[in-house]
Amino acid sequence: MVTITDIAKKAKVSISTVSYAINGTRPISEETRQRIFAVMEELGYRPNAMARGLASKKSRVIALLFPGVGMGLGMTALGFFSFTAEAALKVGYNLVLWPELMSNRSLKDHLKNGLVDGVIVMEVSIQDERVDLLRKLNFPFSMIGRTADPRELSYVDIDIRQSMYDAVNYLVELGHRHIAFINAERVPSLKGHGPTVRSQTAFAEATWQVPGVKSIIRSVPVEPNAGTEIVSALLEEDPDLTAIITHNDYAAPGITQAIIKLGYKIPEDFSIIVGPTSPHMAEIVSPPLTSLDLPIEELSRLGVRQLVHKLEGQEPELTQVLIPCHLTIRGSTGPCHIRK
Amino acid sequence: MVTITDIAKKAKVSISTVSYAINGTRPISEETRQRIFAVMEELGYRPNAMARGLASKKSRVIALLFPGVGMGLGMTALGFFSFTAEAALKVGYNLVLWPELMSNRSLKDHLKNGLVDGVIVMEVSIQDERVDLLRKLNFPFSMIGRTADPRELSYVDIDIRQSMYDAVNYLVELGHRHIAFINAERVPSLKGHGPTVRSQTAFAEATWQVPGVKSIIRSVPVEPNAGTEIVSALLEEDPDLTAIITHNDYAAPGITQAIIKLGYKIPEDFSIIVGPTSPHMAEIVSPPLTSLDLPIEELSRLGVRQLVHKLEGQEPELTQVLIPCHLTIRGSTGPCHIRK
DNA sequence: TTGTACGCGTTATCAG
DNA sequence: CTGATAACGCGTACAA
Repeated sequence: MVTITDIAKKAKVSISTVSYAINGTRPISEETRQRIFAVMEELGYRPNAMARGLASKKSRVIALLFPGVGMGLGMTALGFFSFTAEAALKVGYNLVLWPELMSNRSLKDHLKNGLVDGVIVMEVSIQDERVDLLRKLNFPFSMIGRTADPRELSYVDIDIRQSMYDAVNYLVELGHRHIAFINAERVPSLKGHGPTVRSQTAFAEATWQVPGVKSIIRSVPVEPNAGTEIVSALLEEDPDLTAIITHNDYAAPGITQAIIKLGYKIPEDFSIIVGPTSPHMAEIVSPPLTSLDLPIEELSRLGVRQLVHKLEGQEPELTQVLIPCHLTIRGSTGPCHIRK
Repeated sequence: MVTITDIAKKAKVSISTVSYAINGTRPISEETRQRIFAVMEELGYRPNAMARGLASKKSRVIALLFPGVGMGLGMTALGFFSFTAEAALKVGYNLVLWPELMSNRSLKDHLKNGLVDGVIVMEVSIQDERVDLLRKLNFPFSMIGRTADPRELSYVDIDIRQSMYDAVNYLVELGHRHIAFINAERVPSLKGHGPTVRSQTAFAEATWQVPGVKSIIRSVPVEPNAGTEIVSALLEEDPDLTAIITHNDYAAPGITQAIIKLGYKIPEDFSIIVGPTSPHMAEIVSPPLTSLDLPIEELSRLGVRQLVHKLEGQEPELTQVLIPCHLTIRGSTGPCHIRK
């Protein structure tokens, strides 16, 4: 292994000069700078991350905290992982993955061992233990999502309220007056999951605003088959139903199929919107579903940016960002035709 | 921050004794051991990862190397990320994500800075630059997948040959004799992608083995719509086609839909198998698709195990594991009925 | 069974 | 503009 000492010797300068040259922490004469970098290049020198971390008390590693898989995360999570890692690397940080299998105790241990400088919390719940712990420890973190009352916390999240309003409004403009919302029935560990709770509230508010709109709200498990039965049930309750918004990606194809099997045509007799979600699912279904698209890349990038700012920024700043989802019109929505 | 020195003082022993107690590297009297651990518990002490890494030259961090998103990785990648991270944590390692955005130069830098002890390579290509680099640097790594000639390399991979044989054989037993294979048309950066190349070869071999079987092989882009046109094209070429195996997850739903739209019934007139893939996609389609399921969790676990063994094991061992995919029968396959 | 002391490769302070 | 050198927190010979 080639160390900073090797560079110093070969460049005929002191260790500290090399260090300062690398970090640009203090002025170096152009001449010696050149010489130093030439030697570094020649010997293929790379500053040792551990030594740096120990001396500077900064590891330049951040962690992504997310619920274990198999609880209906789906494609969205994939995007978050990948984009967050890329965004982090671009600003000089490595991203480690911390699935929630970690007990609270284990999380605490990992937080205190100094491997990571800060964490990004994904899939934040209305009441979130992880957030409570991070605050208690005064550990740097940012959230993709937000808790119930994030007054003094920074976060980036989707503007679910605006998004739901957009979706409902779009349907209303198409003439729909009987609209159902099918939510995801979360496993216990995701109880209080922000988007799940807020999307429902937002839907309710959005429909209340419009006079003459009748709305129904239901939840079904995050499973492919979950959609099939709910449709008949909904139609029994309100035979005049003409539109469905579902926040349950996995159930969406089943819902679509169920509607078709009952003899309805999409979008002539029935309109469907899925979201917020990643477009993957929506594009695959037939017909392709109109969807509220999660701005995954942007959320990831901002989440990283916020955390890094907290780690490096001079003055702490409170940034609370809400990004609306884009409503992508596909083949599953159309003007409302009253059925006889 | 509470350091090992604090523990030593409060427990009235030397630093080294504490260190040895923690690592179990040498016998400690039960009495002092108890005392030390009590103090550690009391002060909430956690050994500093950076200091440990520097002193021991082992970071207990491993990296997962994968192609950037948006190149048709899909749900499978999500599983790999999550399961690999979990498996790593269980054996005391942190997993960092290294998307391929890293240039070869950048990868080299990251390898040499000592942050990670070893890497797991995902989505291995027949000729893989990353593998070449790792070998050249003599850097510890394991592969999920394998190169063309991995003679002296350890790996875990799916037994695609067996899997394809299973799928073809199953169709043949159902009476099918005209079978098409629709592969994924990879983006340049995934040229030579192991599973893509091997699945096709395996399909060809499997069909050649059976007398009287006519096979067609095609590739379409990894897109939802890619499936729609290929079906008519295939039927034009061979009107007696009754079965399709596709290794293109994203195209599978479209293929299914196209067949149905042409007036065929599934599985009465047509059988479809998708895979190797994660079951998610297969379950969502209507009808649910019979699929070859990737043993994602097992591959992840074994990948981690192999790497960790290489990092900690006494004698190096060459383990080459091939795991067959499970053929899950769903509603998209059935006995062949000759169409008139 | 325990203690001493050196080294790991950097950063950063204090002097020039 | 540049050099010494003391930390950083822990692992591990070497001694006792």
